[in-house]
Amino acid sequence: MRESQAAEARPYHHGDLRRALIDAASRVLESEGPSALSLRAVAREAGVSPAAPYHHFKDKTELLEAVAHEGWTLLDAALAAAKAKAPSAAEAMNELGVAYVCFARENPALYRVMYDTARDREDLPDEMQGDKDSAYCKVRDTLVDAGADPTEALDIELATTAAWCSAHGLAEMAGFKQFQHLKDACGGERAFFKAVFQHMGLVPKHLAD
Amino acid sequence: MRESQAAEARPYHHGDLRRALIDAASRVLESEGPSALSLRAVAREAGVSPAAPYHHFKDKTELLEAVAHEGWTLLDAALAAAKAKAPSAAEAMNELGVAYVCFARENPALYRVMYDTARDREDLPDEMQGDKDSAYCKVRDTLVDAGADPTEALDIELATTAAWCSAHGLAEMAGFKQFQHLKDACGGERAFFKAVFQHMGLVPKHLAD
DNA sequence: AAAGATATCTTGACGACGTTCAGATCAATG
DNA sequence: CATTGATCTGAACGTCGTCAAGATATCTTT
Repeated sequence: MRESQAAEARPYHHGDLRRALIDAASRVLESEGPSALSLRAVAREAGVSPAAPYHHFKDKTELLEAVAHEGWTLLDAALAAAKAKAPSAAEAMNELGVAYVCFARENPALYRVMYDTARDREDLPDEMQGDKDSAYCKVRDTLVDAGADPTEALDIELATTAAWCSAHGLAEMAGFKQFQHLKDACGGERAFFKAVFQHMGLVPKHLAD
Repeated sequence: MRESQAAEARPYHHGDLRRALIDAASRVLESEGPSALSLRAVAREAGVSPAAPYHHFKDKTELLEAVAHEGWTLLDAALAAAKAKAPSAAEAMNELGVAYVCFARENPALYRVMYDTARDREDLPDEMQGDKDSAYCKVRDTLVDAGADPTEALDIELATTAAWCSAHGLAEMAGFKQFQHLKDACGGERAFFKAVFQHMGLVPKHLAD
């Protein structure tokens, strides 16, 4: 779970190049976009030679996966915060959805790396669906709290999947120009997200506010 | 002179290299995947020099957009066929959704190119939302036929957007390994898609079968 | 039919990329 | 203090996107 954090686990040559490379990659990603995220650019940003990363990552892919890992952790934190501040379970589902899409909108390049690597492996990372308090379980538990029948196991899994897919779909499309007039009509982006979620089966309709 | 296919609009040097390049790109995409789709590989597949494509496309991006255009046309046809064979308007929404996701599953590389180019431009292509019988309008009309109030213009737009985003989200996630056990539990992939759609707000619940 | 204009394609080159490998450098161990 | 092994550099290879210059085929004009 917890990788090296402070500069004491890896008192190596550079200090902690692995960490430095991930940070450099995030910096390049944010300032130059996903298309500029080359291994050489990351090495340049970190101040090392183009071959240096290969002592910490097998591949460019492996570096991207580390960056994505960082992203899933951030997303998880954002969802946890959203769930914590929701007044009711029914509203928590909407809050989760809005927080999810907002995260994607605020970190578009990172979000893209997260799902690009996932699709390449046809596999979602463990942070999302692995242990007890993964993001997936967070959504599922919220659904149960909102009134879903906990004895209908398959149904709950399907509803959780539906919610996740819906949020992901909106997250990927939210940036398209075509939706600008809808955002305006709704009175802002967040309001637009909320409105779209109202039309998705996120939570049983009679529970929605 | 040998004619490759029904092309009289461009009796040029090669016959119709533009068309040949798009076809070659589709072939490469299908057999080698999106990561192998380089301009040079396409030119190789078409039997021309690496610089030849630049007389028909400004960019690699422009070639990819042409390939994507092809994809949107195919998707549109698939949706039209699904809508045509649906017995009722309410079922038509489910049929549309399933057809959409099945298309993405059967042409994963193409589907990825379609949305990658769209996201790069932050713009969906005209084929999807442009004129009267675009795919977007097809979904919206189906919604109205299924009982949505046609006087609530904003609501209908939002519902259409919600449906599209939901379908796209499921289409992108459908390949993930995590969902295999759900597909098995539902008795196949199509059944899984239908079941997930049941949990999305695709169509007013009282109308769903 | 000849000739000039124009569109198409090839050749060759440039810089950037991912990756590898031999060698240099530095931290820790015995 | 010498050895070892991990860490980093430098140079190289093949591939990529792209461009400029030249060759070649088609179209137009006479």
